[in-house]
Amino acid sequence: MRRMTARPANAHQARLLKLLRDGGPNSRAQLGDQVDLSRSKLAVEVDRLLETGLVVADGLAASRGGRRSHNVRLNPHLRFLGVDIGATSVDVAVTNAELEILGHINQPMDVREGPVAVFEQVLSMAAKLRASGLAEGFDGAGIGVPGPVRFPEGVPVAPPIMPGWDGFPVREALSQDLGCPVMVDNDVNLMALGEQHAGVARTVADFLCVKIGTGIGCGIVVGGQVYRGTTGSAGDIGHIQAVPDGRPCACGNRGCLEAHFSGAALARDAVEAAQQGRSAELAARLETHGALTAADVAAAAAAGDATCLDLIREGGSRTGQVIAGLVSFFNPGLVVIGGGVTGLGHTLLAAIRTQVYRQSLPLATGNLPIVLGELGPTAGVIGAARLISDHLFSPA
Amino acid sequence: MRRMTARPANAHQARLLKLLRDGGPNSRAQLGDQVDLSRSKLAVEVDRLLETGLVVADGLAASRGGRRSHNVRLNPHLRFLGVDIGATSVDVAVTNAELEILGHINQPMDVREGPVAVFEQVLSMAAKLRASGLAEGFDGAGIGVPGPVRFPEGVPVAPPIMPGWDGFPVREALSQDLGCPVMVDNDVNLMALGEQHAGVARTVADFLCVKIGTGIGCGIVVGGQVYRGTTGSAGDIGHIQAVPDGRPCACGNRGCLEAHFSGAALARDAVEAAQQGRSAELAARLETHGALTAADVAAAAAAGDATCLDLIREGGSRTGQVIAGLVSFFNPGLVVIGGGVTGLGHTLLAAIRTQVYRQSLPLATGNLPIVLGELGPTAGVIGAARLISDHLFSPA
DNA sequence: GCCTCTTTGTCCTGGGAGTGGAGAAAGTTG
DNA sequence: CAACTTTCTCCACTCCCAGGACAAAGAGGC
Repeated sequence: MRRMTARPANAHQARLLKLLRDGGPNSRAQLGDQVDLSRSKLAVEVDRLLETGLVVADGLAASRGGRRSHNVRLNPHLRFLGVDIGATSVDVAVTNAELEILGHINQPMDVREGPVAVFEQVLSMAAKLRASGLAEGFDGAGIGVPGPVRFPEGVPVAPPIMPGWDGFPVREALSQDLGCPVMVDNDVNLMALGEQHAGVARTVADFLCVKIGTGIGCGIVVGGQVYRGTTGSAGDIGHIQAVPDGRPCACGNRGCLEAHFSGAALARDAVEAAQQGRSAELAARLETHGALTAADVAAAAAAGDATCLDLIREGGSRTGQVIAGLVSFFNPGLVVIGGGVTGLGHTLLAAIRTQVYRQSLPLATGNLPIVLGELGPTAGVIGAARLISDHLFSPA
Repeated sequence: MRRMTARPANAHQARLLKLLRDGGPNSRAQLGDQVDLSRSKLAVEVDRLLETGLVVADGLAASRGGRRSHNVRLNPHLRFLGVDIGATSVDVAVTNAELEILGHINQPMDVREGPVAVFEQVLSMAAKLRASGLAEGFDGAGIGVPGPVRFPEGVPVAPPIMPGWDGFPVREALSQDLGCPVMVDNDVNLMALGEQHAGVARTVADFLCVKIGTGIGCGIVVGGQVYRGTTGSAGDIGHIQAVPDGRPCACGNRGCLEAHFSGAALARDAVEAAQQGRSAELAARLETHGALTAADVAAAAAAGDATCLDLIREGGSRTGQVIAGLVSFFNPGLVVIGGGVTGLGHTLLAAIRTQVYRQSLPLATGNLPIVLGELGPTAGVIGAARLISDHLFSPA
């Protein structure tokens, strides 16, 4: 099938496409209620969208008390690819134009193997999804990488945990390989976009999305838009000092948040606790698996292991301390906690909340929900699809 | 004189007004180079602005190689009032429509005397400026207060250092008294606006403006727009924890930045040093004045007093630590340091820079200037004038 | 089944806004 | 003084679009 290459010709069409994306099939009349256009003008724009093929007719709507309206919807053959490259695994998903996930694969993968190896795997995962009949091709792809990105060009810049990716033309390369438009962003920003589109942050204009995985990052949304900073490194909170003269960090400083609490740090702490005999549960798991991860700590904590609960509480407290500072500074309307470590659940959340509500001023915390992300591992890929759809559904 | 009450009728006119405000008198042809309008359309819009009286003819421009063009400029009789209410003093200034300061008064005043007493003084200062022939009336006023503001309504909310101001309808009241439109904002935001309009931040889209005065606050500019947060308390960094288990703070916590370094904290430290005999210079000054302020510390430091230099270095270091966190998070293109304590000058700046450059990652600090504000005490009043002009030069 | 009312969709016309050309006015340069 | 530039005004033509009229399609009451 020939892929759609059309783009909206003007802001009105872009608006309509986004309404159809976010609200699903809609009648012309309903669309008319949401945009400020005369019936004639609306009809013209919808007709033009039908001509481009981006939008198709979709039968009759239910009556609202009179003549039934003709529904329109985004072309059901449109497919977006959402890719979320983490430090230790890759998520690839296919969505339709309404950003519903049709298929989703996760595979372990070390990002340090470099862009060539990673993309080979991503492409084979995409091919597998295509082969399973979910898509005949892709109309666009969004991709998230675990490091700062020069956004307009779609190129990673000086990513600490991705040696070999610095300056690699991700957007360009993937666009060639997939034969469709591609947008690249930081994985944390995509998680924020995902939670904004389909998760807990749907109605909030200004919020923070803290992702605790192998590292720690923070997506910043200002006025509904992702804020990326001057060089694309905004939200890089893993290296904020959480403990004066604390543990040495890979970045060369001491006491960075990431050195004290993150997937990697937690695993280290768990191994130490097991070896020192502070936790029978962890020792047993270390014995069986040969290694420990945050998931082991979560399981042990769920089983009531005191040492693990302490580890989580302490980490949550450190994280909460940093978030408290950010809340004072940024005064968000919502804080979302996500990433691999969310398996630690409410113990973690409680520790974070305690610290934030204690340290920040009432005016900032008064009506501030601090919640876990709703979407889990799909937040990233949904955000990726959202990123490319925002791009494609904007006037060229 | 009857005041101007006209507002631009559309975005084009608003654009033109702002060009004339920021660029001074301009010919039609020059304006045409800067906006994307046909000659006819431009002429129509300029004519309409002339009709409203907001804009007046201003003679002939220099030739650019052909027929000389007719200049237009903002009505030279337009007057804005800029008011900057600090914790311990008030600045009031008159500007023309191009936001040039025509007259500026500063008077000591304790904000804790409450809104009624403060406004009485502000009005008398405004009257004095008017009486000196600088203005026959005001077309708009901007006012900054040292605490969070619910911006749309222009009402302070839960301001810690301004008991008695909570919920006081500042905008409404002042608008009545002055008989002109009024906008209210946090003083730090206005400083940021001022530095953006006429100071060091003219060309930067995303920057932070840290004001160290009696308290500590931070103006946040995102994409050229001041960011105020969900409840108007964004930038309230004075109560971020800088020292774990540090000094008790008025807010109830310990170790807040403001408790360790601010005009007030510095004065306290200075008195203590004088009494403990650690600084002969300060002791002498305490003897003569009966009290010490940040200015005394600055003077003593300039004279080479080691204790004072240490105080400044330590405070700068604490501040730098907090700013380092903000830089990692926000990735600004510029950090401006301003407020009363800037008298401490380069000793302070050096301490801050050292800490930020050491603690934040290279990608964020690589090209990050950290500089003192250019405008000093006029930043606030210029920002105030800018605030109201932005409001009045927008379509109604 | 029929009549009336409501909603939706299409067509058409009148008005208004804006583009861009023609040409006059005002200056510069050699 | 002639040729070229720039600015400004005027005007005709185009394009867009709002909103009314009307047709189509359905709901509901009797």
